[in-house]
Amino acid sequence: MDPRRTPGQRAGLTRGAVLAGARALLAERGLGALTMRALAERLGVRPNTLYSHVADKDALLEELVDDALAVVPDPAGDADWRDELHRLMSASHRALLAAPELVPVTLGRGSRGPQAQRLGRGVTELLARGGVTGAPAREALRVLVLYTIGFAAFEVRPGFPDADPDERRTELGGTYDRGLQWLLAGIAGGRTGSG
Amino acid sequence: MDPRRTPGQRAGLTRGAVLAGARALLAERGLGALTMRALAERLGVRPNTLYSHVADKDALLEELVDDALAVVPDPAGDADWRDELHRLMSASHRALLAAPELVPVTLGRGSRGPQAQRLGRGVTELLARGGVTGAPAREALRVLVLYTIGFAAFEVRPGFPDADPDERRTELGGTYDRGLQWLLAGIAGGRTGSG
DNA sequence: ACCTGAACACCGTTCAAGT
DNA sequence: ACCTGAACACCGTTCAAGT
Repeated sequence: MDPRRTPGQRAGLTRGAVLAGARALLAERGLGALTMRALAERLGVRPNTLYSHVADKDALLEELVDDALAVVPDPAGDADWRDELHRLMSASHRALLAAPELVPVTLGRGSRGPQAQRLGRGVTELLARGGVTGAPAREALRVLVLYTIGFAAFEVRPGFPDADPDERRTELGGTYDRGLQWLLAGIAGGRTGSG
Repeated sequence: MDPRRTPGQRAGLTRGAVLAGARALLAERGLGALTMRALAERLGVRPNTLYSHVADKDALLEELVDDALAVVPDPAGDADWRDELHRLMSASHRALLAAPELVPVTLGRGSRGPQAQRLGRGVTELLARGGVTGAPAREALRVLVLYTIGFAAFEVRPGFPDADPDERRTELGGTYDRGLQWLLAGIAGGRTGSG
């Protein structure tokens, strides 16, 4: 609220502290509560101070989204490409659910950050290992990624009136994997021209 | 800007006019420009006047999203269930792309409106015609819907760095259908227990 | 019932000034 | 380089008052 600081005095704020504060605010009070002003107050600083560490709110969100994918591993070199693809996408799915408030943001922008690019390279590498390259590979990558993000978005904010809420929670976990299997089967089958 | 109206005088505004104005504003200037105040100005009315016709901004967006699905047909009674399912989801996909600015909103809430429910019933009916009922049907519905919305979101705001922009536009149209075919094949195959 | 006037409690961001 | 003070140009929404 009141920084008790006169112009020229430092607060010792770092870019990392700003991001950490944003993550905490997001987890505790949700996306709607993540405002530059609220974040500043939490950090004991004036709102405009944040602009010394972050370009703007958009850049902050973009980085938060990308960071969420940091826990997704790189593909293992020895495993079956299809199993590994499943593992990678499933890990991405879980990573998104770990920061549910960010999922809508993810969709809104598409995440071109370094982590998203790393994930893209991993998927592309596995597809190539399975003989899927070029345009079909880009097709497959796109389908897998948007399926994963899209599904996470629906899990976060369930909207389609299809089941009673009791069943929903138990069903939901397996449903993602099921659809992912269908897609992987289609991708693998497409190699021999069955599309 | 200046309504030239004193308290008590009517502007002749209707709920329909408010929605139409919102749609126009959305199409012309984008989601960011769709504010209650801008909408009011466009309608020649004070901002708070809108609250005589709409509960709040959230309700307005919700209705806009749902209305966008009105062009999706009901399933035809005589066609093959899988073809018809493809037709229905493809029409939904196109309907969303016709109002690209609304797609992020769609994801954010999940659309429980009458049109979304009608679509849900149509899909469920077709699945039943193919012998898919109960929990697997709900699974399939969920996968199809989120795939469709998720894909639309990615088309609207391309983010994944995978191809040069020239190819992208030509590839994009077919990619949705391709993934949809994979999913439908998986759903149909799942009937006989190949999951 | 529909509309205005005025206000409340916010936003993100910029600019000048201090050290 | 990092921070404050002050301000700009906005938001969505509510409440009382007019006809």
